[in-house]
Amino acid sequence: MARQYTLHRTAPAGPRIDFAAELNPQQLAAVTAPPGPALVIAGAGSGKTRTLTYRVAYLLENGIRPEHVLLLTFTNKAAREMLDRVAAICPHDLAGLWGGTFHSIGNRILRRHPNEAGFAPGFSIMDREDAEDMLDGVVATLGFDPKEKRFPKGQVVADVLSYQLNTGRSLEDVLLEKYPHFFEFAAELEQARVKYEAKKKKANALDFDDLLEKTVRLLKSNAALAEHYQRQFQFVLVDEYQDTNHLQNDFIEILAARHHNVMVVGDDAQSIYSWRGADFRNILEFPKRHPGAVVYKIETNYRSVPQVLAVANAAISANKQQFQKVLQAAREEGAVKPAMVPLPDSQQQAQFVAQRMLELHEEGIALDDMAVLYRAHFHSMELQMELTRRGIPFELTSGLRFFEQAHIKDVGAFLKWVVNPRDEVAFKRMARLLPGIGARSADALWASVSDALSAADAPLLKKETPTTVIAPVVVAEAEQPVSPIAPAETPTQELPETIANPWEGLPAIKELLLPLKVPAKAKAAWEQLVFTLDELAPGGHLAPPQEMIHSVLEAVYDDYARVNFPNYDQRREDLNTLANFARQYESTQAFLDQLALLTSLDATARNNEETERVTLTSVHQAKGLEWKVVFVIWLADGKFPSSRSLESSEAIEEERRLFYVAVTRAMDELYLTYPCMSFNSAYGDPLQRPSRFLAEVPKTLIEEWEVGGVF
DNA sequence: TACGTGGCGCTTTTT
DNA sequence: GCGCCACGTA
Repeated sequence: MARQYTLHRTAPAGPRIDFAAELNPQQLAAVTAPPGPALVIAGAGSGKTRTLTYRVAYLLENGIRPEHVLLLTFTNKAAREMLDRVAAICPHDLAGLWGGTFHSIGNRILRRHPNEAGFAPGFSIMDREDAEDMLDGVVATLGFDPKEKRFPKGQVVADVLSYQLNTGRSLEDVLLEKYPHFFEFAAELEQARVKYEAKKKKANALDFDDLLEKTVRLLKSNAALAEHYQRQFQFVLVDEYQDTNHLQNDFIEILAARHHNVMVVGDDAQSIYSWRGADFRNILEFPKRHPGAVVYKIETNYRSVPQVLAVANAAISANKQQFQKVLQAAREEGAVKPAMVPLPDSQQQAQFVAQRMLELHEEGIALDDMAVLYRAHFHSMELQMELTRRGIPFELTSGLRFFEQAHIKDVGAFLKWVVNPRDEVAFKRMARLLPGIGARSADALWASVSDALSAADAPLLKKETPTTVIAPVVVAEAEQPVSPIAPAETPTQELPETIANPWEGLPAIKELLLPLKVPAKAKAAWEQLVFTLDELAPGGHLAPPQEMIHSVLEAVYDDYARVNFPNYDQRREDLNTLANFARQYESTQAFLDQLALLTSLDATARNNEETERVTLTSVHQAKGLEWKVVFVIWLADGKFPSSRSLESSEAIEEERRLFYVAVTRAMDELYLTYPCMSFNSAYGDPLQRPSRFLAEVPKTLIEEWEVGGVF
């Protein structure tokens, strides 16, 4: 008799998640919500991330394929964290799931359809600085006599245009509100916008806003593509919905237009990005825009002790515009009340924080569990010095980000140009590094290069550029629903990214660049540069990114850095880190995308050392994080709230939400400090008044400390 | 092109 | 009190 043998499925079903046991009833309701629009109002520390994570897991457990789920977040970190957590609780392969920031998802879509979006494959992404550079160039062509009129610089122009786009308002409106003194230039700014668009197109470059706007525009104008993505994304989930702006909301709405299975999660009380165009009316009016939307409220706070929560609730209650909700503490009473600590000046404020941290560390609290929060990066300066003096290790998250530093961007420019030879900003940046070549020579060189490229392009443009062919849409819906919550739907076909060789049809690098006239002084360096570039793309074939970085460093940039940077060692180390980071990318294109869209190297890539350290962070960047002990410093009127917010009540309300975010980061202990005098700014009154937000908290909820002693 | 000087304006938050 | 910018000079 034949031996019986059974083959098992390779992927075991795994333990099914017991949702009811893992979640509280409010969370469970949201996680197991039926299809349809849903608004989840999740208070601070109530398990918002947990809810979203389990929601994704729930969808997968119910047979939704990962590629039919779109998860939108504001930061890469949040996206990765959530996907990691989903992976940890359920056994599905998440590779196909679309999770990421609005910008990265926009980028992903545009990379698949560059031609349809009006760009060529291999387009560059410009960060804010690149955009400002380009706009400076645009402003220069507007023909203003700088002596006659003061026309806004690229920085301001970028700000106006971006704000306008993100809020969907008129240029006049935006000018009146933000820059009334530039109102007279409305016509010229409009002209600048048109020229900027043309220039970006010519450079085959997109700025941050384009990643959203061009995607929305593509989907609005191309019904077949829109339908493809709308079919694909059966479930759209949005994190931090209170911070979406008009454009991002359009982005969500158009992708969710078919299934209306859009679950947005947020907390209106934590909306802190209006200066970037965020409009928390998006969240307030979600139910109106989506008839039949179900609202889920999650109000149990697991993070903070009741004493901290009481301060938070009291602080936010002064705001008029909000969904009424009161956070309920799940935790037991803590040991201490939040402290309010006035100090004579900012030096002593720093000393107090440092000393208190050491004491707490003695008591057994890890440095990792402590953080100092402030309104603005420069508020951390004295503290940085004090911590350094005392040898307390710290990690700083505010300030200049890793990828925005000059040396990183310099090296990146080489790669960018080789990948996209039309990239004007990258080319000029690279050229200006050479001794003897400044802005003028760089302009002249670019003019020649640009002409040569256009000449080569001309025949190319006539050729029909290939556009992505998508399968004809199947109109008939599938007969059987996949699961109780899955809508009947035909599977969609994944569209590939459009990849092209940027040098196809163009003259070889040497041929293109060597004949150009450069100042005599720069001749040798120029030749060196050309040979290096040729090495990055030998025969027009792109080398892997980390090889490119090494070539650039060895041939050109290491020498440059030695001569030009007093802190050469530090910068060289950064560049090695960059090269190391590049190793995980095969394609330079993908690497450069990350370079543009990532704000910082995460702990994984950079801080390999396991050293314990305290965290110094702006309140904005602390959103979503928590620590056992939190110090909020510079709680003085004019600092926090910032003096710029004092004119309008709406701005004050946003500052108050910011204060609320700060307070709700604390799990066990909270210290609210302010200096009574400030000497480092001769600007304004050195006398500091305590923040109005402190006055709004009933005295009974906090303990006032009187700090004495010899400083 | 690179560097020095004097005047001015005024501080945020960032995908 | 400082950094940035515009301008003038080698």
